[in-house]
Amino acid sequence: MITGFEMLSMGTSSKSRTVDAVQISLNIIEFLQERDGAGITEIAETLEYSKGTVHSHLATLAENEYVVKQDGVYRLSLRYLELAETVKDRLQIYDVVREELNELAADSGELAQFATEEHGRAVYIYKTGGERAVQTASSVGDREYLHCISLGKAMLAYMDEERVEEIVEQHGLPQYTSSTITTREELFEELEAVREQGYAFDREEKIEGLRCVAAPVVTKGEVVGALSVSGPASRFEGELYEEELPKMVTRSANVIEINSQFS
Amino acid sequence: MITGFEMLSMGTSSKSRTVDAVQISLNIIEFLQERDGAGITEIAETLEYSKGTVHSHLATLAENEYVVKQDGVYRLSLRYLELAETVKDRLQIYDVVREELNELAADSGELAQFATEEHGRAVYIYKTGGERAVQTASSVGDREYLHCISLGKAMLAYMDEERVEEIVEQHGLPQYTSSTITTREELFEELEAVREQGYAFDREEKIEGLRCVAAPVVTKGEVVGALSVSGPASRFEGELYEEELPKMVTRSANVIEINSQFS
DNA sequence: TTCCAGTGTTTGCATCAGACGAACGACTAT
DNA sequence: ATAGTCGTTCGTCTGATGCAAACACTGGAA
Repeated sequence: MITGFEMLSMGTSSKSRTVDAVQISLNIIEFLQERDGAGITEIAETLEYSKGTVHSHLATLAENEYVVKQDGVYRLSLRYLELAETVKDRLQIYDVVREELNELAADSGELAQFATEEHGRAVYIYKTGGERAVQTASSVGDREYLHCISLGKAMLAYMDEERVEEIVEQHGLPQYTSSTITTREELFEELEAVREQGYAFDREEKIEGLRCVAAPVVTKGEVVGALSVSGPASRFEGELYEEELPKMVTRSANVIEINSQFS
Repeated sequence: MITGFEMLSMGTSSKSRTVDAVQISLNIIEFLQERDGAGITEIAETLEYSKGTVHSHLATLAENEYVVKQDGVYRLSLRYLELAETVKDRLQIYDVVREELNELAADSGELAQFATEEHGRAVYIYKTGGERAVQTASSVGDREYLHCISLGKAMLAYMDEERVEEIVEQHGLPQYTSSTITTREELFEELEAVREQGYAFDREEKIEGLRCVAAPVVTKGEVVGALSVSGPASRFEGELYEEELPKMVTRSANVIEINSQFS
């Protein structure tokens, strides 16, 4: 059951003044992200703007090389590669994370991932597969709610309680499987447990049959992200799941914490 | 039959109507790309907009999660990782390129790169270093003029002549070293040579001391990009530079061409 | 404490930017 | 030819938007 904490209370709706014209362009970009290559008419009809409007927006975006027209259709340009690169460079820990996760994936043979929090959700930053790693749908840049994955719970456990409240209010606690945490009380209990042991489990709370173990990465008292190992329930059980993997992820998290202080 | 090249774009951008408000937001994004983390006042003063204007634009961008406010400053968000990922996914050849370049880098021990053309410039898509690979400044997403690098000349050689003219008109032929091609005549001669031998050299035309060999990747009669190997002039000479490396890059290009037909 | 100088934020207002929609030209298919 | 696409251009009118000025915080210094 879903107990709706409606947004009518929070300041999320206390919006500043925004720019409609920019919103239109962003909608167009978002549309182009979903459909690969679209014409003006198609965009105009779907988003319900006039063709003239769409045309002038695309002209602006094209002039700045955010979109490109080829074969008569508009697509997102390679500009975003550049932007992604600068964003990555600013995550000073990126290189350290990459190195350590590769090792973790090799040691465990499973899928290793790193994520950080933004706008109240987890954003996958890097993933690398061991030999027999599961193929999940998640890829770099994807967002996920925090309460239902090990990475998310690891991060929540080390954030201010009021920030946690804020996030829960903003996104709610959507249910994915029968094991998903859906109430505040459960969540705070779980976070307390995470703090005690230093790592978090995902016991098929997001995807049936998929289990994970995650540890937070904390520098200067602030959680900067978390890393996890994921695998099928058939392999993730007993001592491996309860003890060995937790040990591995916390060790890796420590390595990152230490190495990231010198960069 | 594709006959419709109606782009009378005449080098100087034929001015369609554009949206000023969007331009402002894009300027802000570009500014944030250069400086990591900026405040409203700083942005407003540099770009010469009023604080109120900047505020409402940032509010719009933040609402759509293109920027994020943390520690009192605005930064580009991780959203661009997601966008970059979808852009990459649409380059159907990306995975093939990655695999083949890794092999090429391992075989040669040198830096291997792949680039494609957009807006008349080369955009680096992937780079991977062999053991003793040079450390160049270029990274994924960077743009470069076509006439002064081997990747660029390889691509130009297999484009329509009128497209080449257009690009030259748009970007000119800036000089970087004493070896840089700076005249139309030289360029077209060089491209003819490239077509004859099937690969292109960079004889320290962009950076003193750096040499490259590149081969174009052509599918269905259209050039989709090019790959190159780069190294110091001290190692890139004699038979290796003139024969072996050309053989390797053309072979790799062929592998990519063949494999990309089944994806 | 009080003051200041620096932020970010809000708001009223006048203006012109921009969304609309219709007309046009280019193309394709029938 | 004809009809139906598509993208592009342009005049028009309205309300969005940029500006400036006032407002609200903050932190530091006296």
